Amino acid sequence: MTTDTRSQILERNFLAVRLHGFQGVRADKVVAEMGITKGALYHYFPSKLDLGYAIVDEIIAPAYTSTWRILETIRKEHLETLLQITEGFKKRTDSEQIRLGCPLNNLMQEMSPLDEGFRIRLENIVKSMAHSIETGLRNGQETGTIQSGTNPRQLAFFTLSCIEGSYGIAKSAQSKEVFDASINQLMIFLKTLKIK
Amino acid sequence: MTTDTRSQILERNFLAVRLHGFQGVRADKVVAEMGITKGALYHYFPSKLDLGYAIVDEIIAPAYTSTWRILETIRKEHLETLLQITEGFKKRTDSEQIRLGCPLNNLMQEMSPLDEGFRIRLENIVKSMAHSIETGLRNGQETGTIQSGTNPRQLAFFTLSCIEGSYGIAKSAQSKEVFDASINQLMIFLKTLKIK
DNA sequence: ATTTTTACATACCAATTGGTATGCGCATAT
DNA sequence: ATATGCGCATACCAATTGGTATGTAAAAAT
Repeated sequence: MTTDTRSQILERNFLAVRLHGFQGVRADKVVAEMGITKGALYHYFPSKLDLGYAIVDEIIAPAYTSTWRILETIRKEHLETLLQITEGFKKRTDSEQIRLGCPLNNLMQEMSPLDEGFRIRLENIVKSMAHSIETGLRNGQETGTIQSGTNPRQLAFFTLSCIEGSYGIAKSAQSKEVFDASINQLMIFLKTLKIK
Repeated sequence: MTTDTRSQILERNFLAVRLHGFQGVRADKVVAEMGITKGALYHYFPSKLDLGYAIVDEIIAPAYTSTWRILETIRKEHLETLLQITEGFKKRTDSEQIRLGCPLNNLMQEMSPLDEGFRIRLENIVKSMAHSIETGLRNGQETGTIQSGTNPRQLAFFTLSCIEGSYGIAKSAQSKEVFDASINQLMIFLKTLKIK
């Protein structure tokens, strides 16, 4: 089926980007391992850059924004939900993922200064996540369950910085323990924001 | 002078790595802009990889480890010093550096999974910084000025995660404001560790 | 039934890559 | 004074890069 080949190309190259970075990916070799050739690759994607954009738009962005979006819709337990999402990172991150790092973080570091198309896309993902967290925190403040003295926007960026930074530090150390330690400390901090 | 050429090659390529990532650097083009040729480059460095290692060993590592080392030697005001160092990141980071990101973070994300020589070197830098922070925090606890309920090692990795993560998030957003917000929040948190 | 389009395969290519082999003037050692 | 080594320049190279031009069998449209 047509969709199948295209989405397989996307998936395989997404994996390759995690392994080698975008610049390090040899897209024709990746598809060769699927048993197809460059012809198919350039049939679906005009260029390597467009392939990269598609990976961000169709794989990375949906996965990341959906993780946090629930914070915008709930009417109570905003902080508890934020903590659950944060804890979720520990559960769903195994040592292999620590080794490869966070796909979003990887691409931001590598591609943001190199290509504006990448940068805008990645920035929008971060903005979307930050907006969800900020909204959740603000709603929590308004329902009187989160301390009002803190700045929701600042806290949102701080939370994301901690999580992405934890991936980064743990990646160099190749240590899930380091990752968990850092996430735990973040959770300890977030709990101090709770009222009652 | 001989030392001059070599260290100029290092400096220029360090800049190029910040701009393009290690894989994106064309070392011969970089030295061409200095007015010299590949001959000089490969006279001083056996390969591009060795050039990369030298950049880490001779430029990045000393700069980073020296920033935190003072925490291991002081006898009082450990938390205040930690806060000063943290605040120092805001002062010495301008918007251009935000755009390019933290050199250590950049290289960790790009090269850690690709090359073990890079990974070990970068890991050792992080270890060294974490050790300095951990020692400072522990000594602060022992002198009774930092809360004893917290885990110094965990806090050390957390602090580094926040700082590196702040660079990463701010880099994608190309926003010094985002960087400052995240660092400010870290400082607010660190201040809660103070006794009296 | 014929045309058109889709979904790839094959073959080719210019440019670039990291790297080498060699040359050569100058300083230093002997 | 001559030999040796240092500090580079020049010229060359195989391999790889992202990409294109062309072909073609099967499906879809007319």
